[in-house]
Amino acid sequence: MARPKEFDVDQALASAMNVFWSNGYKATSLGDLTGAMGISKSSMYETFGSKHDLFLSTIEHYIRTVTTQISGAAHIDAPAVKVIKALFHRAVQRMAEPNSRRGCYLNNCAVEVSVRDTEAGERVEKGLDMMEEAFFELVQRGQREGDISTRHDPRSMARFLVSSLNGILVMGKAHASTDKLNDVVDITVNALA
Amino acid sequence: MARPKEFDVDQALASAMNVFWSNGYKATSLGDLTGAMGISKSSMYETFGSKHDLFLSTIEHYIRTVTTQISGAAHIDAPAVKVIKALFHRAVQRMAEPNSRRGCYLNNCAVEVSVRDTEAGERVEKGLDMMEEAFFELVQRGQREGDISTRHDPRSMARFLVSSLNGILVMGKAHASTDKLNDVVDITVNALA
DNA sequence: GATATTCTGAACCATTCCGTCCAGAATATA
DNA sequence: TATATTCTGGACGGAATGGTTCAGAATATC
Repeated sequence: MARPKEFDVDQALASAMNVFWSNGYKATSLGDLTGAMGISKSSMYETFGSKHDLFLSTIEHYIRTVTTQISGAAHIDAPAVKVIKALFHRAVQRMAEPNSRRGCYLNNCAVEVSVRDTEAGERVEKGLDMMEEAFFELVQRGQREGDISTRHDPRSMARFLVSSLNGILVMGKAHASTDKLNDVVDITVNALA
Repeated sequence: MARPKEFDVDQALASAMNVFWSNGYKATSLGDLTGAMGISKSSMYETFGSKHDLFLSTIEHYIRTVTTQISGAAHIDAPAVKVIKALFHRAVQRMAEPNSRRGCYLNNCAVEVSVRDTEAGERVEKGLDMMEEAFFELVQRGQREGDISTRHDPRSMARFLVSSLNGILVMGKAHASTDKLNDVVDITVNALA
């Protein structure tokens, strides 16, 4: 009878994602990965394939676990504009936490690899589309609730929010303070009215 | 009598910058650099120091040549809000050009290296501060001209513009079409009113 | 105890990498 | 022609890299 798999595949995947998220794809070594995942190189290759395959899996993992939180937030029972504001402030807040100034993983991947790595680019695009979908639902609800202007179509406004959130997180990586980022959040949300 | 330096240092620096801008810091090899710069490895090390030193010089070069264009734009004799709109649309337009979907070099550096590379981070921050300064002047002028609302202070609005522009360019790297990016530009500029 | 599978640490491999050094060529001036 | 500097291509070194393979240990079940 076979020895059952001993490590939690999903947990190892989450650990790998965290390392890629902090260091970037190219700057992450196999040693970084196995150290963070707590498994040997053989097991890693056996389970996940190549470094690049593992990388692609981490993007999918991020979409399954983090991006769906934004999708989930779209259904929070509160005024849509308040949900949007809370999402943005929360993202800024996380940038201020120790060892957490990583921004959005999809953001990072978009900048570092999307142009040259088509496979990664497809996954990143899918994730950003999910974010847009979540914001789209929130904007529509906000427009029904009368808090969000109907001057612009909700699809464009959703893209505006995805873009703005990404921009804010990039600013955060470039050392902008939380106060400054929150100022930008306020103007962004104000733009919806 | 000594042999005069034969290659244009500034042009070589510009070539190096373009390679780092397209590939990213880590994914750019010495071979990539010497090939693009058209000089030998010895000459490169003699003139620019290490690969990392060269990298830092390219960020400074970008600030001197590209970021100052935005500063220059602040003094264009046209309504400020139109200058801002033109800057944004021009940036989006460049994303659509072949082999040009590189986004903003400061953006890319902020995401890839700023958190871990303090020296690069300082330079990136300086460059983004210059962009903010340019937008600050434009917003102030726009407020005087009556086209930009005085509801928000111009410093925050300037940061909002830097952040928004960066977010739009990240979206562009993640395959968003020019039409979609221009929609976001329109909402962004509309937010100034 | 036997069987079957997983996991480990490390050897191994080929390649790539950054950076230094060097002999000789190239160039400009006196 | 002599001198001094720059430039080249490549050798070299040490390190790091991604990936493969393997003997043996560990584990679970029969």
